[in-house]
Amino acid sequence: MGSNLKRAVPARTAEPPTQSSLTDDYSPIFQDLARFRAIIFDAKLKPYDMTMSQGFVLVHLWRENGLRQLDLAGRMQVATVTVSKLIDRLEERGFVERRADAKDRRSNRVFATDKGLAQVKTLTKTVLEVDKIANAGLDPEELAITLKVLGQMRENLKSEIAEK
Amino acid sequence: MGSNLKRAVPARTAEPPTQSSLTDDYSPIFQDLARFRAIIFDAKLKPYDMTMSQGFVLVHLWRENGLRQLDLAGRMQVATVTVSKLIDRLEERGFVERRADAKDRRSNRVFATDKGLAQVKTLTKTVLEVDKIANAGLDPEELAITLKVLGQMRENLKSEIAEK
DNA sequence: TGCAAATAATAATCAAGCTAATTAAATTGC
DNA sequence: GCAATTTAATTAGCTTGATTATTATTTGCA
Repeated sequence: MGSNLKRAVPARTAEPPTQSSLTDDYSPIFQDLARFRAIIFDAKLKPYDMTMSQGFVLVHLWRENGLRQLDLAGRMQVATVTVSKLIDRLEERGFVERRADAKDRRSNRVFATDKGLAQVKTLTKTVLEVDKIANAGLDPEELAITLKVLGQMRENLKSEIAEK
Repeated sequence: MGSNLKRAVPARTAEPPTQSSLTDDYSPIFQDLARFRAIIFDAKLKPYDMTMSQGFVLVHLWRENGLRQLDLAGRMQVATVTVSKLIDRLEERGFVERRADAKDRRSNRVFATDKGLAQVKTLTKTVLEVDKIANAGLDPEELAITLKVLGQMRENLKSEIAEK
């Protein structure tokens, strides 16, 4: 494949089987969904001076305030350095505070402020708004199956990554 | 919500309804799936000196070589500036060439080289490998439903964004 | 006890998205 | 036919990811 530079109709010899994420438009659907959701999400959150990712940090602190950055990284399945920078931006805006851990001075304890905790309601409301847009016209039963399947996919991918 | 800073067990008053993407772990599943897939994808592509996003550019040029950057942006549903930088990196590696359009000197025509076209096979193979990992143990019928539903979601989100 | 290894956070660097502003070229309208 | 607008690409600068390397601190073992 690929020897003929001028091709009016694509060569279909490499056609993927059905049930692949590589759909007819040759566009990575999981990436598209994440990106489109983030665009809508961040547009809705703009008046609140917060991004989607920052908002999810606050959700975790709302569940349990005073987590170490490493704990946050674990819960969010993200590298510690990513947490570090998210916390920088949240701290600039007064949504969280770093406090040194008395028992282990290598660690920071991260506390959401009242101002930060108040953002959580906005975040969860926005999740529902974006879901409403994304799920418009879908069959509820098929949607339920989809969410279940996506959860299984996440587990599959996560364990693959965990194996290093 | 959020007035009590010290909370052992999370307040559940803001519990979302079922059928929301905000699952029990309060983690954005669509973002996770895209990120995990990209991590595995790029690890598999590393020996080929290509990233997932760069690979998809090549797939579009394999379907129709000599597209303008604007055409690529349209097909990939991405901003023109994103294409510009992807092309920069692909051109550095000798996978594509920019050629000025004779009829409209504002435009570049982007041509995948033979070297670039040869990468497409690797890319499509890798899509299948990642899918195999992600889809392990899934019910084929439920998977088919999921892919259909995800396609509908993408359309819903795309039209929301198109409305500006 | 004291030193080597492990751990928590950050710095530096890169990729891939975005928006906004700029430049150059083509098109449109009066 | 020239001025104003539109269009294609790029530059600049931001966010969120990643890896790799560094620093400071703690822990574990001989």
